[in-house]
Amino acid sequence: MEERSGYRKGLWTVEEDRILENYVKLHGKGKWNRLARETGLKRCGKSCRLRWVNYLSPSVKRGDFSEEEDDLIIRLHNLLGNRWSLIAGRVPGRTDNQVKNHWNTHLSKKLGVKKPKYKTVATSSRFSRELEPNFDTPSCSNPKPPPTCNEEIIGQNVVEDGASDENAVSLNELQELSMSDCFENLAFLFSYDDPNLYGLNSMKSQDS
DNA sequence: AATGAGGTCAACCGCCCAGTT
DNA sequence: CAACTGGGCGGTTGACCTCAT
Repeated sequence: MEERSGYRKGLWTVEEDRILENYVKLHGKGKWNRLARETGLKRCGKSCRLRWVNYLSPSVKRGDFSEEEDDLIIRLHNLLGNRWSLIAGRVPGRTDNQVKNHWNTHLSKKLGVKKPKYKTVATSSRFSRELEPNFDTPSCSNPKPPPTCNEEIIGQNVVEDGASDENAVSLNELQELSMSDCFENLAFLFSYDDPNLYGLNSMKSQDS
């Protein structure tokens, strides 16, 4: 289980978890490569970060996804496409990896989503970083609309030439979307204070 | 009881970007 | 300015589990 690089791979042991946890308690998150060096943990920094973020962090919620979470993820996925970190950011206690796995194993089947023939708009992580600051304040103190919203309409899936996918929008449709459409789609994302699971219920009523 | 198929999910990989030197 | 480093992202893999036969 040890690579030529000297790093271990595969599942984490209880002892490794303990070392990682202790280090984070003492020094805080970040500096993952330093963590690996200083603790003698035979894991690369990335692996340490992933383990913490997806498993050890106390903010991570374990267990089955609730109906509300499913519903929220489905709606967010409609708007954002496969931007799992953004979606996860709106689902309290869930990580991008959890959301991604849950989508791929449960929700995509539930919805009958085929393996996509589409590509997402603005798949780069750059987009996430541009958008993120506008999303992550629960009090919505910074409701500045994202840049280039039309172009990147929330990452909705775009049908490639000739492909058909009922969950996707065509490029033409995409180009016709106005800024106000964008904001409307995004509006619920700013309703973080909403006790009804971040605007989920209000969205439901809009739909019906 | 054995085993093969399918499902699940933790972890890895490759890429990208931002910050630092 | 280029090179390097650290961190984050989405896609993919593979070990493990469950269930049907």
